[in-house]
Amino acid sequence: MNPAPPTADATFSRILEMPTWLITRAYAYSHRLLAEGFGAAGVRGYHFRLLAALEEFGPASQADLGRRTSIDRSDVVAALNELAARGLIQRSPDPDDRRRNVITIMPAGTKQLRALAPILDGVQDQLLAPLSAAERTQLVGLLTRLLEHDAQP
Amino acid sequence: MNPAPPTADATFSRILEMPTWLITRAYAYSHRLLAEGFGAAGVRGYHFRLLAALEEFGPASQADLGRRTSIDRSDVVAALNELAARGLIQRSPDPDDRRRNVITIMPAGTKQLRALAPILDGVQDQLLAPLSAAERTQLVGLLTRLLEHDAQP
DNA sequence: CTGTCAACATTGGCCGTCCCAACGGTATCA
DNA sequence: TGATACCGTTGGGACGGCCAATGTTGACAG
Repeated sequence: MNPAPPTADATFSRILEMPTWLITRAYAYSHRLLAEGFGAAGVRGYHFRLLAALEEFGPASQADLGRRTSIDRSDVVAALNELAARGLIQRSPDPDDRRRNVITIMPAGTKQLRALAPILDGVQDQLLAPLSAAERTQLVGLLTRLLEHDAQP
Repeated sequence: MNPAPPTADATFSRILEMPTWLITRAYAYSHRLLAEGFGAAGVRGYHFRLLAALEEFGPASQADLGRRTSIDRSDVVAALNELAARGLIQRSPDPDDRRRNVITIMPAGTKQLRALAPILDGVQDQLLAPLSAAERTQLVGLLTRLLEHDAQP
């Protein structure tokens, strides 16, 4: 006859199994590891993303870079300023379209990237330590499919 | 005899398959969905985490809440202030240990939580939309194991 | 009993990621 | 030619995460 007792009558909050919770925690973990690795090099995520995109796809406009790296245009500006100040990239007006800048990675940028690569690999390894090779592939596959579904402007 | 050509000679940067990259993107996606759901209720992640922890484990000290929700003690203070101002929780000194406060969820807090639950479920569904039920379980399992390995203070 | 050490709540501050609105300049195309 | 879309840039804000320092209180060893 008594109403539900005040203690733990709800089974609804299985937060520990909520994917959004797990992803949030995994990101925090991953970000902590990355910050540690990047920090030593005086670099942060945006810098690496931009350099890596330049390395992978060649010179590009800032808008293109932003799309490829999922960085907002305005943040691309700031990050590129910092990279340019260190001589890691070069900004030059696009002769074919005077709205655009052409961003080119400089030798120092490539060098920075190569210095970062092993650090990054180490972070991946540490993050995925508990998983077998097959499971790592699984995880990558599942996350990739999640993101394909993300309809971003 | 020529050195490596300047164009795309590097296969090292498979950023698109880097788990840290995928997790970063997945978090951004998830965070966007959550912000949308929470925003309508004038709540953010910290609020929900704290309320859910209170609902699930009963009254607790602020330090305990922080540990359970992975929120820094100092941020717990601020978030609880906001929750208390809305009458969703109650703060009272612990008679058994005068260093501690005992935080109790109020009926309005439980109500808020119940209002949030379906929204949260919807977010999980949207996020996991591309995955089958089995794959969702897989993903949850893999991420859970990753996090067990995270040695946090 | 006393001194040391640990835990607690709180304040104040910082950084990194993400997102938005608005601006002037430029290209595109009807 | 005029409307529309894109570009780089500026400025601002929200949010999550983290750290250092302070004063109070508890626990525990000597």
